[in-house]
Amino acid sequence: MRTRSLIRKLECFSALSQAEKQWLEDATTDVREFERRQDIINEGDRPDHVHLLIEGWAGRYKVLPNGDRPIMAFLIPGDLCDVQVTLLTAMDHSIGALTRCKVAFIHRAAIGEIIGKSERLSRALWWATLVDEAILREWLVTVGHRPADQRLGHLICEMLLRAKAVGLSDDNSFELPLTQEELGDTMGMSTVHMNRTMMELRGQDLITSKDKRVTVHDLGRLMEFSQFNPNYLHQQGERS
Amino acid sequence: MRTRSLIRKLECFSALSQAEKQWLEDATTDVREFERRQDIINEGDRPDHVHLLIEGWAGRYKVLPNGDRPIMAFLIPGDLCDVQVTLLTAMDHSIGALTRCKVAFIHRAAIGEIIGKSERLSRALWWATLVDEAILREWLVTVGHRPADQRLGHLICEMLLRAKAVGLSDDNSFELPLTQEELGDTMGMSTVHMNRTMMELRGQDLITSKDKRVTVHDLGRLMEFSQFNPNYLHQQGERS
DNA sequence: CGCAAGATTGAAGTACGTCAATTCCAGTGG
DNA sequence: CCACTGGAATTGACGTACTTCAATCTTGCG
Repeated sequence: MRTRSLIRKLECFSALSQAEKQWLEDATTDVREFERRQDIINEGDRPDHVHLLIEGWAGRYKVLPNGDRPIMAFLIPGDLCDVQVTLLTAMDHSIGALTRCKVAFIHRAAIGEIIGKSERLSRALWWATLVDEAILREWLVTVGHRPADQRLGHLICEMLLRAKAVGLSDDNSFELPLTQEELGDTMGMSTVHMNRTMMELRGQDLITSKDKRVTVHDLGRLMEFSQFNPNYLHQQGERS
Repeated sequence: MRTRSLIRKLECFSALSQAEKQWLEDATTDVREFERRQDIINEGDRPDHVHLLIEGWAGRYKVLPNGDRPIMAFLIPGDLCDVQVTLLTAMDHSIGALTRCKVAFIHRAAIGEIIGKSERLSRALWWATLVDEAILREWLVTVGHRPADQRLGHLICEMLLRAKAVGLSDDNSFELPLTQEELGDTMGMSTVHMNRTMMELRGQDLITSKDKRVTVHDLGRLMEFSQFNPNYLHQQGERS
């Protein structure tokens, strides 16, 4: 079931019919694997299909003249990578695999077909892109206005909830398969400082992390510590 | 002509027919004024119309527990404020007038009608939201990974191009009707440092600013200085 | 003229970055 | 089974780009 995560996520918004689920599944024919650090799409590309992440983590990133590689978004199973290219001239950033990934390719035409067939699916897919945008706004706030410890705590809260939404969290723990360098590139801080911040959260007994798995001891406390308000994830279903 | 700016912007993407322009114009019946600092929409609201900015500047913002008011986006004439609420349960942020503003209200149903009538308009409107998202990504990069002087320079480059796209720029100058405090809230820096940074750009002879009007002496040089690459604004028309 | 908002300046503190080791650890080959 | 390796995590010392606080100056405006 290649679209299990996607469907699970979309159903946070609105229940889907059996037929609608099947249409999604049928659209994902071609599946490919990517190695860690391999690019899924590059800045400047104009792919004629959309990528659906099935397994693993990927990230949107740009490369700056000084060599920095800021990461602007994390993509986890169930996330569509590039609906935007359907309309934009070319990718303005790259998407790279942060772990070994399994990715389904959906042809542009197939997306168009689905949208034509189901108003509800169309709305659900658009909802997902709006949530991505809301996440981006929250990251902008975080990077610009919160101290390092809250930045990391906030990110952990968000990824725990997002992982939970697609069935990838084990109660209060989830896999965060990233290096501290990648986390630093994401939150706009140096690797060294990310390390010290991580150790501080552990020292405050807010989290445990071992073998790329993070356990949140008390989500309420971490949320409070990080000033995390989950409203921007819009996980409470469709507007009635 | 209430939709002049919007149409001008959309036509960066794709030419519109006379009928399509008229549909847009007809959809904007109700027009209201907002004072500087007045809120246009608040976090938690569920408006049943979309706001189109006709005159003035507005900003998306959140309020943090410590009183900070990070600004996450600037809205200028031609920008739609909240297409997202069409689908999301409630606003996850507020939109406030940064200057006295003129705002047209478009009922949700009218947007739906237009989208139904014209595939091209529907694509153009979606394109505009994708560009907004691309801007958000670039801001995230800027705030997280560029030093203060480049941050400000980058913002000025962007706003010059955006103003130009809707006919609000006079060659190499445009109106930037914001206080240094607001600019600081936007770029994640203190008012004092924003002031010093502004003076540095002036000292380097990159810009002049007087009476809220910024003049860019040599756009190429400022772009280079700020590592500004305009590709993310996607102003080169539709994918062929 | 007088006021208040905004811009500017100075001095002092700090959260962060940089550089350079060192330690840890999973994987690999012998 | 163990030594070897390279990537990642951790640590220490030091530098700096920024913040904060508190004036002061400027300017539009009633």
